[in-house]
Amino acid sequence: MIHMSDELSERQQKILKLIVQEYVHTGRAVGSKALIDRYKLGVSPATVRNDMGILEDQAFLQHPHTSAGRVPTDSGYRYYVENLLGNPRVPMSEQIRIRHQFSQVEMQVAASMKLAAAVLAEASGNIALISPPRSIQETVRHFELISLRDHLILLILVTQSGTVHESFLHIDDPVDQETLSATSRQLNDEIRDMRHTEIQLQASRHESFSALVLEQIAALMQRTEQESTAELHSEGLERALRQPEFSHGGVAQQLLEVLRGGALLSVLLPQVRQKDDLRIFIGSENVSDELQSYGVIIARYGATSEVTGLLGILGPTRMPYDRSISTVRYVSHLLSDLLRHVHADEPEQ
Amino acid sequence: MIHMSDELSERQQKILKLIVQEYVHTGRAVGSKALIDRYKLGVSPATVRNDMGILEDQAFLQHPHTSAGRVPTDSGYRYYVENLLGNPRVPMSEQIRIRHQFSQVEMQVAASMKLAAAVLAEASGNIALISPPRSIQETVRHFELISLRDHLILLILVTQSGTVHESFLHIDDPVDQETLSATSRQLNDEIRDMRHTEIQLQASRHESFSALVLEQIAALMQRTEQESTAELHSEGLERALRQPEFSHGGVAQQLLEVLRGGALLSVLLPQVRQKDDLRIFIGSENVSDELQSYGVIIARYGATSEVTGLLGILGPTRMPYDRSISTVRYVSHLLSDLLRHVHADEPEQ
DNA sequence: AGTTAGCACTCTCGCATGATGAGTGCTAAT
DNA sequence: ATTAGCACTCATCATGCGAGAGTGCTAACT
Repeated sequence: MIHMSDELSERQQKILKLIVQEYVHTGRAVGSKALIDRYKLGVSPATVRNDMGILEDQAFLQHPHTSAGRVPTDSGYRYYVENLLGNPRVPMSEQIRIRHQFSQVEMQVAASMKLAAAVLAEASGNIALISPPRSIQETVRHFELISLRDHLILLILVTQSGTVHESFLHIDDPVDQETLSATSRQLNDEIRDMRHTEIQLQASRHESFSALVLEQIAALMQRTEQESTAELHSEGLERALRQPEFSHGGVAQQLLEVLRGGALLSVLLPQVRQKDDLRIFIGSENVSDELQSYGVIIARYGATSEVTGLLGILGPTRMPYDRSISTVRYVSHLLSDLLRHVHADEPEQ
Repeated sequence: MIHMSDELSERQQKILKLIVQEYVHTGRAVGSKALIDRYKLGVSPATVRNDMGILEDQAFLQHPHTSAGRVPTDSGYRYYVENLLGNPRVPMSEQIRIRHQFSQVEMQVAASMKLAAAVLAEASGNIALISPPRSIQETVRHFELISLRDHLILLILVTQSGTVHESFLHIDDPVDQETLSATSRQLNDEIRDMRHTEIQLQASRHESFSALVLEQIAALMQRTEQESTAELHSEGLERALRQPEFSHGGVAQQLLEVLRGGALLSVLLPQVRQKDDLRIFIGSENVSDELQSYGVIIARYGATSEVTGLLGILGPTRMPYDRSISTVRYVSHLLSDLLRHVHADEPEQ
């Protein structure tokens, strides 16, 4: 009341920082005594209490009850992340370890995704989120027709992002593999780099079998375009559930529901539009209600600004922001490099 | 003590059946009074108690504590499943609904798998397990080489089971698409229906590029053969967690760990070897320790005896065995039909 | 011999009670 | 501005008690 400056003193910042770190570490409200005991501040508990009081006035801290220690508020975490954290980097030893793991899976995109998720989950002890790299407007790169047996053909489609799609095609009159190859060779040239709407159009210029194939391709692309909005994989749930936050029954279920519905992705997608964007949402900063007690760190990775995906970490607001942020950033760059190597024409940097 | 017959009287069977059903339904130990209240047995609570005592002597029932009602033991469930259940069928209305859903996804194998899992989870309120259809010894059906850009080729491989695998191939000297097509045409004829070991052998008869391709194919097949032992998807976890059994914190985590490691599949695999086998493991009947308080119903589906997969339900021992068993059986047949349609040459029955 | 009524007994569950202890906020002294 | 001292608050835990559900046993009944 007396002291209403918006600036925090050096010591207050230090205390806030220590409280956040201590609380993130132990999971229990931290009191003035405990703070003095563990860290060497040159001051008495009473002084710390005064500062804590001020921090509470500024809404960076709160008590659960009158007689418990302090816990950071969402704004407290926010202040910590923005002003007290510097620019955290993944330790060199860790970088080497991670790079080595990536070199193992070489250029396998799907395997790299899994690995990225595993690394993120491991580093943060929380849930890793990842959506595969997709083009905003997928176009055709190549397709093949493979005769499985009479009346049944396997259609394989490779799109701009390098994703492989497959679909079965039923036909009334048998077509042999030679004809299939001939057809696909011709059509491939026609529809290369086309979007599904253009292909739909192109289909109308053909007849019978060719038209059927083109329509199937258009449909397949449209379908995956819709689905790609809902594809968000997660990893590390079982480890995350070890956290005390989640030990209570219903929370696990609620968390699963958040992850499963496509809702999460559609909330996150518009928040990080540009490649290399990295955003942090702490508790109430999340737009969706279910995430009010969670923290989300999310980044967009990608080869070009066309072919991109999302990756990040979801955990309780009480999470190790330093390690989480640095790891998300680092892994996101690694994935971007990898994709650039696969997609773009310039060599990796 | 006086009465030690191994046979259960008509009434005792009826009581056991009702106890199982009531307990499965309510989740709470059932007492003599409650049973009389809900169902019209023509006898008094005391009589029921006597019979309960006998059922307990036979180890079909147990009390949690002296003053609680009875709960079925694992053997109780076993007796129920074997002798009191008849041969449960999925109700016609349900069959129609399910068949209709399947007709929507038509012949898309991947989508059918998902649907099957969803149906199982829905019907039982528990966790659906499903492993994709794989051949024990996968052989090559067809492969394609697609030039993505200089030095980078996409290899697409279709195996006997109809599964599509993809892999990137790095080469030092650029090869144009024409050459790729020519190469693949020739090699396709050579290695059709070969296993990975044979391909490996075949690779040694070729040089440079062709050898590289064949080796990559062999490696890819070998890799997926190993992985297919670990591929078991689950569905419906979040719903299952609503059950009181799972409401306690740590259980959810334990359950996730069981599902995630490939351990579960490798335990289950040898138990159901033949197509259309359906087996039930109740609590302690499970070989693995983590499953001691769960019930598993698992069946093998497949087009032929070569190309098969597993599907089933995992839940607490207290689960609706009637609906679960009938649904597993029904869906398993549906999937088999579907696969037969895609793989085998005879039309679906 | 099987069934039933009656009754004492057991054990869980929920609730109130009280002691403990960590931690605070305030005041006055430094 | 900092600190010591102290009264006060409130979660947590153990304890104790009453209520209720359900049993097991015995003796009477058909």
